Amino acid sequence: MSLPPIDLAVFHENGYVRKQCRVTDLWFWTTDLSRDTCGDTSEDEYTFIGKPLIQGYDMRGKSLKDAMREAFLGFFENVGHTRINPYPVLARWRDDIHLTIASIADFQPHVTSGEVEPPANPLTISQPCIRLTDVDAVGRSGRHLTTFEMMAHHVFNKPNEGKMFYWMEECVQYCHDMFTKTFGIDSNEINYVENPWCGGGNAGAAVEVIVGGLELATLVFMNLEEHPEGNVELKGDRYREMPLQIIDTGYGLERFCWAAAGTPTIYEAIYPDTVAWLKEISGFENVAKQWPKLNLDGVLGEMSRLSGIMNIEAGVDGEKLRSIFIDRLAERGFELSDEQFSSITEPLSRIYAIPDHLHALCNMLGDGLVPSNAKAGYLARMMARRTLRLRDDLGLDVSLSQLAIHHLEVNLGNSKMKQTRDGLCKILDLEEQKYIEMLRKGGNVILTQLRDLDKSSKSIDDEVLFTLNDSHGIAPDMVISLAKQSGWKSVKLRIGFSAEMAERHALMAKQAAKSIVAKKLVEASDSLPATKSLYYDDVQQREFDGSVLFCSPLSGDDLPNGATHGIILDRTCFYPEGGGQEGDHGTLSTDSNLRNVLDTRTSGAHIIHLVNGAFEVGDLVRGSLDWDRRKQLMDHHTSVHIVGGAARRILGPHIYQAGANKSIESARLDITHFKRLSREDLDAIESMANEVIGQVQRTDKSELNRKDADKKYGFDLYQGGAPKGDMIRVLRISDHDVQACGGTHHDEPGQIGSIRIIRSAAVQDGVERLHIVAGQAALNYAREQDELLRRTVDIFGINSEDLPRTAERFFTEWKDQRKRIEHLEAEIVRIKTSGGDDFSNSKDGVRIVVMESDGDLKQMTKMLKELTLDANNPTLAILGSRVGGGKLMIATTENTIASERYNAVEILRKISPLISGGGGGRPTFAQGGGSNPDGLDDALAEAKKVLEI
RNA sequence: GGGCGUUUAGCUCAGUUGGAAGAGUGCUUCGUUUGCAACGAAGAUGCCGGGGGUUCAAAUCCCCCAACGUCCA
Repeated sequence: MSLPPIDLAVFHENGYVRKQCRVTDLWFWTTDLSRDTCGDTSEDEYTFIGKPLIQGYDMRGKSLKDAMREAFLGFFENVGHTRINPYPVLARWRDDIHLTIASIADFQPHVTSGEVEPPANPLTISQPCIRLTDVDAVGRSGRHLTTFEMMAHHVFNKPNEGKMFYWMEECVQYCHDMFTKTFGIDSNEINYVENPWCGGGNAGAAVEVIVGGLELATLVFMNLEEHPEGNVELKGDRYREMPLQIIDTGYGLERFCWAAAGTPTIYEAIYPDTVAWLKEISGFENVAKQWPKLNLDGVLGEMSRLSGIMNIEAGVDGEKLRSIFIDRLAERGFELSDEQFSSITEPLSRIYAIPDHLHALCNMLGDGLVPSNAKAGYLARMMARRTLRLRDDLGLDVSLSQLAIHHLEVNLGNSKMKQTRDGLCKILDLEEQKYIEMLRKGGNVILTQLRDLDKSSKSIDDEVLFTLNDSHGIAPDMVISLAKQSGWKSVKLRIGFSAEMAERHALMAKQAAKSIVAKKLVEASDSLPATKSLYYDDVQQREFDGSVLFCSPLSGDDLPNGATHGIILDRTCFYPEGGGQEGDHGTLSTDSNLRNVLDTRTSGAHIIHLVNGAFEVGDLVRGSLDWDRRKQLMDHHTSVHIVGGAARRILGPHIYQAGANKSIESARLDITHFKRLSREDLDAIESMANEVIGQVQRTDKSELNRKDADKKYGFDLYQGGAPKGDMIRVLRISDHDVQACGGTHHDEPGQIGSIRIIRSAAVQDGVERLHIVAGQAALNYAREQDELLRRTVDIFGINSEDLPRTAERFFTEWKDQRKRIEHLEAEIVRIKTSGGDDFSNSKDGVRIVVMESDGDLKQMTKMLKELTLDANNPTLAILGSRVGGGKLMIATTENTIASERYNAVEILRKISPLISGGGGGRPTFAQGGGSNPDGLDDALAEAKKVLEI
């Protein structure tokens, strides 16, 4: 069955009737008996442009947003909801998405799975969100944004546990009350559309709230999960009811503002000052003056009304869109030429997009994101580059950081950020430099790629455009404009090319999405009790007794040498590989058997000991840890936390752990930073880390509910990645570093002894990798370095202080001598070729030299050059050498009778078989070799025979 | 996480089907002229990113690695 109609008392009480939309076929509720479209179709125009639907909000921009937000949150607080502070736009509590794309994302996956209690229930929130999927449409459609605030009220019902707060009836009632009472919208303007929602394995009934042709809210009643035997069918998949029933709502704050302002576009409602400023400095005013007869305001108003019914999404063809727009405007009495339309809409769409892009950029960087060429950081770089591109297209003389400062002051009201304003500007200035560098390089690449293209060509090859975009970062339209500047006057971008490129990218992404599922180590039943981990109770424990619950041969590709069986015990103090810390080693033994534990890993709730032999289920075993190894791993793990904290203190709040690994030899810590680190930076971090070891007496380990942990420490807790489950282990090293971490750590940092940062390397743009050694490993490292130095110094027989100077001297001398050898070799060649002439004959005015040489290929080449260079002495030279299986080289003096009469390649082909080889080259210069040096004499003799001398 | 590109003189970059490592710029010296500078001549400068392989022969073809860049998820 499908979902039943949404038939609610609130509809009937307010005079709504249920009808089916003749355009979309969806059912909807309306008070207008004559209405036959749901309101959000290609036939429903925006009705609020110039006629605001929400009264009493005369302010614009940030103050309008603030007032709207407050009215919304206030309303829901009054009806029993708890207000929750917004989450960051960087979704660091999640490992499946980079950005917060909806308010419900705050509570996924743990709250929505029922594992973790929500921070309040029911709750209300206004969550800044970033969605980059429609970034192309921003500015052009009049309504698209990459960054918006999703206002919401959420309810998490568990009817089975008697926790049922409210469902559809109350939800829609609240929504209706808020629209009509708080915002004074005429209920005749509101349509409710039934449109079931599904996504990510869940589904449910949903209601879209359409006001004045604009979708202002979506109310989702998520109570279904995908299941093969489910009794509800939606869009081809089967679903069944689930124990947790969630109300997920989303109200677009910016759209509320737009409906209250009635401006031609949403951008004028929320970024009025920036739009005005950009219009001024880009000289947009002059556009209108070009055509005094044109009613610009009228055109713009009409265009925005049209935007409401035109589906301007990402990837839509610009050319096609333009002609449709011009036709539709003409129907409405606004005659515009192609040129007029372009010169109005192109700058305008850029002016609109800039504040939106800046909003995304400031939010992302404000949360501490560092731009990069991969992963989350790429999103920031992309937005920065798009903004720069828009700026350049408008010809604005402002830097990216100046734009950002304007945005911070005007549109963000200097709201609090994690990143400092200084840091933000530094990052953006660097981004601008990199952008300029990219353009410069790209310009060269374009010229190279187009070199063979005729100047009168009308198009550029598709493959060239793809390569320039994907590999060099130059978008197709930019290639075209650069090509025009460089002399290819008539090139044009093929219509539909951008859409095709987007399709191609989508296809590539689809192919890449095929993931490989790792093979399970052992097939242990889920009913087996979870292993009790002793290492959290006492991190110092080295021995324990346990009983074998499970034993089976191992499977998988990545097994340590010698490991044959996987053992699960009821309890263990072996730490399994996780959080970048390698698994423990040691032994498991009974009275009769002793097995080596070669690695320890997890599989679900079980800890698997990878051993070199079997045990019987029920055996009582004594486990004994390789303590030196564990101690070293702990030294490294705790050090990584300390170094991370020191790096953040010294480099800035954007320092975030991008990855870490702890082995016994060393540890690696990847941190996000926008610049390469100098040795001075590393020294400063290292010093602070060692101070912490000396000063902090004890580390503080606690186990907190996720809800409390989030509240107490915020999301910087999840440096090491998003942990699973309800309870979170938190390691706090004084106020130096706090992190969620399941690894094993020292109780006393002092036990580490010392920390050294060996070096740093760039993992990707924006991520630095620190190589760290601590404890015994630090000592070993120092000894190895000493040993290296000692051995090197022994070779030279000098004191270590003199090493750099001596090495430099040796290197320069070696270079000088190599050069001198070359000169001397050349001298030998000259002597050999100029003197005696024992080897040369003369035939019909051509000197013929046939001789054996003892040099290598390079030397022979030089000799030939000497012999055949002089045009006044036409020469045919044949050289042979026994080096490397025998070599033959033949050359003639170019452009002389020698080269006319003799073909070097032909002669070579005739004689090279005698040394069992082949060869080739140009008619005036041939070379070949063989595998029979003893045949050289025969080959040279044959040459003489062929030449008849 | 995946795809693609780049790596050659101090710098910016060419280098075709494997067959003699190049241009521009900068540098050194000399000359002409001189306000800056311009011009002429000569010259020096290369582990062709690293390692393996194929070949008589590799900057060039194949494999691995690295650095840098770039697009997409």
